[in-house]
Amino acid sequence: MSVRHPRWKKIHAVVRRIPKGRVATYGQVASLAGMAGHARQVGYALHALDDEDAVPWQRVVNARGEVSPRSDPGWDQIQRQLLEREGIHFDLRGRIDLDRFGWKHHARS
DNA sequence: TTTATGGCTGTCA
DNA sequence: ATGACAGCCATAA
Repeated sequence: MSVRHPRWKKIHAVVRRIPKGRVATYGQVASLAGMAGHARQVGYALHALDDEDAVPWQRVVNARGEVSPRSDPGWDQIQRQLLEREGIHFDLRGRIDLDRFGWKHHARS
């Protein structure tokens, strides 16, 4: 309760409603947050979120379906472990099948 | 106020 | 399929 109307808070809310066992892309989160096209800010927002926000930032991946190489090396592995622990499967290249684990409003087959 | 950064995305070779 | 370049814009100093 310090800032006034940060867009990040909206982003945190969107990320927070990502279902477990599902991943969303930065672009998708941005779109749901009302900032379609500002995917970059989404990643930055997740980088600056508070630990008490309980935001499953790990469920947010880039458009390629893989974790992004953030500033602090090592967290990319942690993110991968967290996702695997939620039931998300990575391929041999460390990529996720967005067609299956991607958070979509419209299930298929 | 301006400047610099950045967990991205889309297009081109 | 991957690798490289430019663009967009919010937040922090």
